[in-house]
Amino acid sequence: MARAATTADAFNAVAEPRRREILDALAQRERPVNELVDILGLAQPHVSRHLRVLREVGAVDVRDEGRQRVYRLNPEALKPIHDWVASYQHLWEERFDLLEDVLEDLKEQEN
Amino acid sequence: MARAATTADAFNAVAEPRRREILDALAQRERPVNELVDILGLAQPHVSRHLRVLREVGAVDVRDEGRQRVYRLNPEALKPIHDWVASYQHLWEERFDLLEDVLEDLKEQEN
DNA sequence: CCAACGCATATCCATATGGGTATACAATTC
DNA sequence: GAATTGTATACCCATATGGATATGCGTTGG
Repeated sequence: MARAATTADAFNAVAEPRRREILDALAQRERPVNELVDILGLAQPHVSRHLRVLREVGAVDVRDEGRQRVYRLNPEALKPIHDWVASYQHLWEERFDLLEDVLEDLKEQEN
Repeated sequence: MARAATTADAFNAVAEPRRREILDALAQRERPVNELVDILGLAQPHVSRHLRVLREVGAVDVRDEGRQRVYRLNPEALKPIHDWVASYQHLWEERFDLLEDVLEDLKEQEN
């Protein structure tokens, strides 16, 4: 088997930096394709393809508005990712606390 | 250009479900390769390759112990992912609140 | 010291990605 | 209705993924 499709799930879709940029731009407000083209500095076909991937994993919705297609963020699609990493958060925070303890000890030894 | 390397960053490394499984297993405790092979039910070479990817993005550390190689989770590597998705969390929570408001209104209209 | 063990690496293959570029198509404007 | 605008799609290509399998290599046990 080859690598999982980018459309397999949100994890794969979001692994591409350009697609994260798109989501970041849409987090501010909904936008037509051309606006995203300007923001990303990519060719329009590429942006359309990235948007297709994001659509397929449900990370964005589209709406026709005259001859424009307005894309809007669908944040819930990112929840699975958040849920997964969040379970690791306490682990690095614990480590950080440990480090703080060590530094505290060193400080006391100085005095 | 082709797709970004899986070793490009944590986002790409973690897009592969098997690698998330490995991290999940290491979140409990450090483990030698064979233990991960048993847990994942994958061939040993594949596990070793996945571990290599995780090493390259700094998500795991290795330690030689006799003829075993013990892998340990390095949770900080996941922080960038957490930071990125966390900034979206309030967006889906807001939507959820809105939904709750609507349901509340509907309930009142019933009475 | 030789066999068995634990793991990493090399090679082969099918797949599809993402960039480039050309083009199709629908909506609008003149 | 012809020209223009806004997007999507099709095609070509280089790349490297992930699975399969064989093999190399250091460590330990008999």
